[in-house]
Amino acid sequence: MDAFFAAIELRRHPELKGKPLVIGGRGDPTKRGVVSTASYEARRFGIHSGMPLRTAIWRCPDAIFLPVDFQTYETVSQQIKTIAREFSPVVEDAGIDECFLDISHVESSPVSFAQEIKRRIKDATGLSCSIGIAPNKLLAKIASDMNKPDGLTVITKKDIEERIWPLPARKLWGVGPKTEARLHELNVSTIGDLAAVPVETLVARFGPAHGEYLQRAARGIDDSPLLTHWEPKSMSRETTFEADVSDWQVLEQTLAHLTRDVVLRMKEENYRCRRVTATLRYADFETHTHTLPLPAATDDSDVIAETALHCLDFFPLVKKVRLIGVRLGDLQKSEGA
DNA sequence: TCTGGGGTCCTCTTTCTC
DNA sequence: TCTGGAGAAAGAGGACCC
Repeated sequence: MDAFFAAIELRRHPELKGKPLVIGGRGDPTKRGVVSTASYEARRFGIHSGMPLRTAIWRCPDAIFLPVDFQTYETVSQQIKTIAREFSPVVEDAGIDECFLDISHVESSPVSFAQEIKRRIKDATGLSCSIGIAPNKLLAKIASDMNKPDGLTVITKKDIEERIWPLPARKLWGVGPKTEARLHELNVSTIGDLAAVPVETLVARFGPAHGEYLQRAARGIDDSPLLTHWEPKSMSRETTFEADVSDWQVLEQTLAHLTRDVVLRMKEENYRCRRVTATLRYADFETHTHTLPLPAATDDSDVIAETALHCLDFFPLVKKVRLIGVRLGDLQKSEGA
């Protein structure tokens, strides 16, 4: 979907159309939070997702800030995925605003098929999307990004050298800021540069899994299947304090509250956990975790809360704390569920 | 002007077991 | 009984994604 959160907000606030719009946090750029989605107008000011709200308002003092309303976005997301499933029996959910469709069964032109999907989504939701058509997920993802917004791009194996290799390596799924910087040290800036690096070099630099992945990805090779179903492995809740905290009692109370919350969600979805991890992020952004195993899989709120609080004992309270969180891991489906 | 929240997977290190 | 090594398992941290 194109600027998904912003597009949904514009649907209910049409008077904001054409204005720089930023969705993020609680919608207050004087408070802690980051940009989830910036409208295309806001992007012209250099605002992008992940940027602190305070930076965003500094870049564009006239921007309109709105809070994230996940519930609404989730509802629209489900609506779009339902439409996607009318077009293909094999759909992989890839986050709130993306999915992969296996259309190898389609006999008509893939382009007119994609145009029909775009039309259906537009009619049902009023929102535009960008579609990439390619022999695999890796290339389809890159293609979908090539002509945003409202794009439709086809990439075949023959296009790899001419249209994929000139792109920055950062465009590859799995290449983030760190990998990009380390690739620069190898004089690699484009996907084509990466494709020319011997696999041994990449393995030595990035480890066997990532090294071999990068080599294959740069050549457009990806045989990963579409995943139509998966079970969650962990669930978590965390919160950043508006001001850094040094009061141990506040930390304990917050952690207890977050734990109750996430255990409730886990129980609703019929899981039990076998591990509890507490996270503490200090004022200097240094982040530590401590994990404790449970004697048996459980969804007992008291047992889990006690364990989470016990994790806290392993952190020295030497610096102020900006974030605290809890993660329930090793999830197993409850019996009879 | 500081850096959200929800996840997954990988690597490195330590610990356990045989 | 001690020691060393191999391999598995588990924890911590980091990178990445939306």
